[in-house]
Amino acid sequence: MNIAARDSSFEAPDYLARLNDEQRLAVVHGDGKVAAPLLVIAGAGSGKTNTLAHRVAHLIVKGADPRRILLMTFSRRAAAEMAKRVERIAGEVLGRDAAITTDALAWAGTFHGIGARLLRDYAEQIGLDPAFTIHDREDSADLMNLARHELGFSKTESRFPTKGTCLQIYSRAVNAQTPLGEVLGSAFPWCAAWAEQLKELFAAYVEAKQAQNVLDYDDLLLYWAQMAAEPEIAAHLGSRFDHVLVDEYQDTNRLQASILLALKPDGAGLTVVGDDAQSIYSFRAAEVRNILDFPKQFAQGAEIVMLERNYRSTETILAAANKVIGEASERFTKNLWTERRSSHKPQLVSVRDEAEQANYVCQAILAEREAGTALKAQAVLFRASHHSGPLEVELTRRNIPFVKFGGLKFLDAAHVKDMLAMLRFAENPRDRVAGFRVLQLMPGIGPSAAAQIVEAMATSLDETLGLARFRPPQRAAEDWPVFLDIYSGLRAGPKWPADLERVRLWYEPHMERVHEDAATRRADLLQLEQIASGYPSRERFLTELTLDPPDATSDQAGPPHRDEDYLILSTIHSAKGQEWKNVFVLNTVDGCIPADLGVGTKEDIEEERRLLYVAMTRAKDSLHLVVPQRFYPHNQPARGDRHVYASRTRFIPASMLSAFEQSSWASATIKDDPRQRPGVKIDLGARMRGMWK
DNA sequence: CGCCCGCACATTTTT
DNA sequence: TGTGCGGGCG
Repeated sequence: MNIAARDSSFEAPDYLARLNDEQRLAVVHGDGKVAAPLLVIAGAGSGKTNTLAHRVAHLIVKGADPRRILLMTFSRRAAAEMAKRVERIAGEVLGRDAAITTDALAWAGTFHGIGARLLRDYAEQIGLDPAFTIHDREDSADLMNLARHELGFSKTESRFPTKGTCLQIYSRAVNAQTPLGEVLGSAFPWCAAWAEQLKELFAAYVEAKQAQNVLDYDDLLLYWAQMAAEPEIAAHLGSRFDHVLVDEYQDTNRLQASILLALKPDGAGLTVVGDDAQSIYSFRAAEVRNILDFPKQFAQGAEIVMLERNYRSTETILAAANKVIGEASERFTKNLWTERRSSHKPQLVSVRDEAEQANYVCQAILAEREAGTALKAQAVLFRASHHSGPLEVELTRRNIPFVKFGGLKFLDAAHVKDMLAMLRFAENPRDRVAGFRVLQLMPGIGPSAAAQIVEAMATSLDETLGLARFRPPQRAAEDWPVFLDIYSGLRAGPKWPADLERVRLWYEPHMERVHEDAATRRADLLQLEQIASGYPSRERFLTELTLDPPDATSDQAGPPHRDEDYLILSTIHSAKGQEWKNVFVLNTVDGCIPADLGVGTKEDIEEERRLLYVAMTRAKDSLHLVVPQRFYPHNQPARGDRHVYASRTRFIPASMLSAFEQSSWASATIKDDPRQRPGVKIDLGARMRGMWK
């Protein structure tokens, strides 16, 4: 044994000294060996990500092979962040060469992303064509719709559930591993009468997916779970990874839990981290019981470590958040504590309506920035994506730059989808949803011609040949050969990323014909090319883009420059795991939090409570909950001013008010004050007429 | 068969 | 509010 190994500074390196006792316990559990299952309950702001990163780094430092570590996070962004930290920490101990070691942390990603990779890898064993393409939510809905029409369910006497609802029901049954009848009864009671038809529909949907060699999001997990249910494959899979670590375990569903269990039946080498108080994804069939019951899964139980010291927020913010979550019915976590003292409580601010809310937020944000807090250190959070609408208008008016996370995506734009469909169609000629969409771009080709073509391709042995044999209708005679040429080029010799430009050049005339605002859309396509250049191949680009779409939209055409300052707007869901110095929560009223749509069951309400808790615990120094007194239900025809008198969220009852500082706010300028009107009078109509003379 | 228009409806959160 | 659907026309 060499001397360095016995050196105590090597035994207890700096990176362990930085941690608190509980964190260190979690990090050294098993001391680098394959160990008993570990459950880390990590409260908000308790250094969870840091602890997990340290644990992975510690494993590597102690000799674990990074290529045999499986690390699953909630988003790919989180995975990338984790890998970066691991590299830094391990690098401190192992020196610069560590980069080589940690670059090998190849199996870090989301459940869905890892699933896609494994399925391509084992495709042959499970009778799957490895060239499968992946349908995003909308593609899946389109395919579901196709099946729905073919079965004649779109013309039923009483209304059959919409494609979106059908997909939701299907998805829930799959992810929650629950029979259809039960799903309908508990989550979709209004569709219960259609149980038989839905079953038939889902069978057709599954067959269509298989015939077309496409997988939807759920399939990535379902196929993985099914494949892992085969003992031989399960053993092989399990033996590839010595350590399996899962972040945000409270937001996994039963299907994901079953995958984990199949991978590591006795739990050896398994680490899960999460916070049951932050479970906010039950609409995606996330199952809080996964984390609550984790120790019961194994004969040997599990080591449990609780991280309750909060490093993020001030004591006053934490006190208020603790009160809110204190009313929850069942929890692992005790209350969080901190040493960060503060003299001011979180603010509960009354404003007249949503317009005033926007004014208030702008004003407060600018004041904070004057006081030295960058825009980037401030965030505005809201329950539903469209809640930020009025604020976005006001920010734009005042020239305050912002970036918005959550809600509508770049990829949802029709022109971007057209481009991607073309690429996917080239990647997988059996993908009917893609083909159907692309073919109809050509004038003269509508639903029926497109359907014929796709059908001809499916029944032909060689798809491209089947395509070439098709005789186009007269109106499409000119466009058809051009399309054939491009398409067969994409099929025969893919050139990446140059192909994307070829597709764009082909697509642009069509886009200009269909869309008025072709110029702005063209900018999006150029941005898409920019993104594409970062991926090594067409397949990787398509797969990773559907699994991890760029999630920010900003008021500018492109992403702001790195050194630019901008405000963060985000749904509460997308704010998970993040923190800001200064946080505003919009519409802290009943009807928004909790949303009045989802207040069916007791569990729904509990989840909404946790949502508010998550929002509040994002704040480091100051927190503002804004309560508009009047709230305009968004969809109602705007007859007169049909508003609802909103009341403060039920999660902050009167008994909790002592934890907050209450105030009301009104903008200084009263808009209708006649003294503020300019004194001139002009004849605008005459000017307009003059423009044409 | 394709295109366009009018009507109806449904609206959370995301891999 | 807009989008998605069906029906009717060219």
